[in-house]
Amino acid sequence: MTLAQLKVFVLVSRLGSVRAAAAALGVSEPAVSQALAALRQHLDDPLIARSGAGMELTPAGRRVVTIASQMVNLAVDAEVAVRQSNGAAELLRVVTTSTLSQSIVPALLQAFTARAGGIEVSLGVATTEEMAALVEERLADVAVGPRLAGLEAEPVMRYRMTLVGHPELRLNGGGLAGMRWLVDPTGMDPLSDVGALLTKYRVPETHIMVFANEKAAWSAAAAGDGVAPAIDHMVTAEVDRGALTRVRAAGIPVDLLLYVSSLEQQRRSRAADKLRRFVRTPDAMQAMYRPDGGVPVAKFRPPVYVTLWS
Amino acid sequence: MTLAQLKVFVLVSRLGSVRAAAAALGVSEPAVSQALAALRQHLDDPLIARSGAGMELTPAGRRVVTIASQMVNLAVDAEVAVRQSNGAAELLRVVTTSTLSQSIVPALLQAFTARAGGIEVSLGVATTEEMAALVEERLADVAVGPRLAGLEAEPVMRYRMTLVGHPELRLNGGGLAGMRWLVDPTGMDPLSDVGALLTKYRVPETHIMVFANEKAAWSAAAAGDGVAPAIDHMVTAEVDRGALTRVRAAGIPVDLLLYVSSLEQQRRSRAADKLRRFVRTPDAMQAMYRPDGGVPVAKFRPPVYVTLWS
DNA sequence: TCACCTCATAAGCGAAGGGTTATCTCGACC
DNA sequence: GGTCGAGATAACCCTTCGCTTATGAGGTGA
Repeated sequence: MTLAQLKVFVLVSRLGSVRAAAAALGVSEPAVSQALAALRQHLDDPLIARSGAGMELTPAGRRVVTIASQMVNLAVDAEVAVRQSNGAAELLRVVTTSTLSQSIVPALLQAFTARAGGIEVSLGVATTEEMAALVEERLADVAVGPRLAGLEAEPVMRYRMTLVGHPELRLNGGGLAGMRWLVDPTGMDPLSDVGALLTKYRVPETHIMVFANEKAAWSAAAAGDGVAPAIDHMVTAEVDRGALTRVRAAGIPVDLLLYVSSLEQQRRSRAADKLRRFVRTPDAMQAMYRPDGGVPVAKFRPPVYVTLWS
Repeated sequence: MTLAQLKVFVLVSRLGSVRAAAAALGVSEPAVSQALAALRQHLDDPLIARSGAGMELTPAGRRVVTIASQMVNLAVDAEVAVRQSNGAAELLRVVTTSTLSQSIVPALLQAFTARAGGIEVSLGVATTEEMAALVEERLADVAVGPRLAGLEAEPVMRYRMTLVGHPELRLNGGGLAGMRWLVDPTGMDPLSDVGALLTKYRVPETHIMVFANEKAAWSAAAAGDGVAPAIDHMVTAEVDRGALTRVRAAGIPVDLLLYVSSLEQQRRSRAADKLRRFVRTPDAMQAMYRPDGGVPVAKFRPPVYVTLWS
C-alpha cells in the first residue's frame, strides 16, 4: 500500500472513472488501472467496480476512500510543514482552464508573486470537472475559473467572452452553428466557458477545430478560417489593428464571472489565502485587465501543459 | 516519501534512537538509518539529529512526527476497515515480554480465541521500552506486561516471581549476587521483571547466562548451574517432582501485577476491547493460572521471535 | 588519549513500484 | 449482433525501495 496507490484510488472514486483519473494525473490509463489493481490485491477487496454507467464503491471501498483521502492530505501537510519551518518559499499550486491559463491567470500570478514575495507559484491546466477533485485532494491549492461546487468560491472579476473572425466574415446559412469554430483545448471541456458556447449553439463536432492555444486559433480566425472565442479585452489590439473583428450575433458577447476557489479557511494553505486577498486589490484587477499583461510575448508558444504535480 | 519511511521516522523519534527502532522493527540498523536518510533527502531536512546523549527533533521534524504518526495510524485503520467490512476475522496483535510470552500469555490468548471466535491473534515479543511505542504507533493493539505509562493500563492478575534452583543448592559467599543467574532474554531488558531483579541484586554481567527460553533456563538450574527466575505457579510441577526447589532469600518471592495496556477506547480496535473485557472473566484467570496451560508442550522449543508485524 | 558506542555511508542484491504499448474482455448501444 | 468505449491484463522496462554486510565518522566518557 503506497501513497501513490491511495492517491490514484481516491482520484478514481472522486472522478468516477479510471480514464478521467489517468487524464488528471497525466499518465496512461493502464498505469492507473494497475495501481488500483495493486491496492485491490493488497487490501483484498475490489474497492470500486464498474456498474453500468460509472463505477461504484464497495462497502469497504467507501470506508477506505475517506481514510485514504486523509492520508493523501496529510502527506501534503507534511511537506508544507517542512517548507514553512525552514522558511522556504511557500508553494502555491494553481489550476485553471486552458483558456484562462494563456492570458489572465499568468498575468494575475505574475503580479501576485511580485507583490507577495516568498511564494513560488506553479500553474497547471485541467478540465473544469477535474479542478474540484484536484483541489479537494490537495493536488492543487486554488482553482481559477468557473464557480466550483463544494469549495469556497469567490467571484473575482467579470470578463466578456466574445467571438472574433476575419473582418470580412459573413455568417452563412447555418448561422453560428454553420461556422467553423476555432478553439483552444478548453473547447473539449463541456463545462468550460468555451465548451458551454459550443453546446449552446449546437456546433457539430465536425465544425470544431482545436488549436494548441488561443493565439493560434485567433491567427486562423484572422486568416478567415472561421470564428474563434476570445476574452474580449485580450483581442482589443488585434481588433484595433483591423486584423480581427468581433462577430455580432444573438447571445454574443457573454458576460462571465471568474472565480477563485479553494478549501475552507482552516484547510487551505497560507499562500492560497494570500492569493484570495490579493485578487481583491486594484493591482490584481489591473493585471488581469491589461491585454497580454505580464505574459512573455513569445507568440504562439504552446502553453506549458502541466496537468499535475507529482 | 513512503509509509515505511514515515513509520521508521516516527519510531526513531519515539524511541530516541536508530538502534532501538531497528531492534523494535527487527531489522538491521543501517536499514533504519537509510530509510531515515531517504526521508531526510525527500523533505530536505535532517528531521532528527544526534545531540549529545540521544537525538533531537528539528523544528520541522517536530511537526512532521505528528503528521507522520497520523498517517501510519490511518494506514492501519484502512486495513482494519476493509477486514471489518468484509466480515473477515479481526486481527489482534499482542506484544508481551519474553517471559510472559512463554506461558501465561499464550494460555490467555488461546482461551480468548476459543471463547471470542472470529478473532485472529498474533503474538509478538518486545522489550518493555518498545511496547508503549509499538502500541502507540498501532504496530500492536495491546501490550501485556508491566504497567505502561501513556496508555490505558488495566491490572489483570497478580503473579509471583520466584527463584528456583537445584534442591541441593546453597548460597555461597556472595549471596544472590554471587550466584549464576540463568535467565531468558527478558533479562536483557532492565525494565522487565527479571531485569529489575538483576538490577536489584546487582548481579554482575559475568554471572548472567541468557537462555533462549525459560524452560531451558530451568533445565540448567535443575542441573545445578545456578538460579533461575520463574513465575511461581509455572514451576509447581518441577518443584513437586523434586527437580527444582524455590530459593529462599530476602525479597524473594516478588509479587507482581500483570497489566493489559492499549490505547484509549476510541482509538483501540474492537478486538482489543474484547480482550480487555475477557481478562476479567474467571475463564481468563483459570487459563493464566493453570501451569503450562494451553502451551504446546514441545519442550525447549525456542519462542517465536516475532518482534513486529509488517 | 583511546576505546567504545552509535549513527551514517558504501556496495550489492532481490523485489516491488510504476511507467509504457499492445491486447483482451465485457457491457452498452445502435 | 457487430461495434465501440472503458476497464483489465500481459509483457516489458527502468527506477526505487528495502534489506544485507562491511566500513567510516564523530562524540562520550573512562
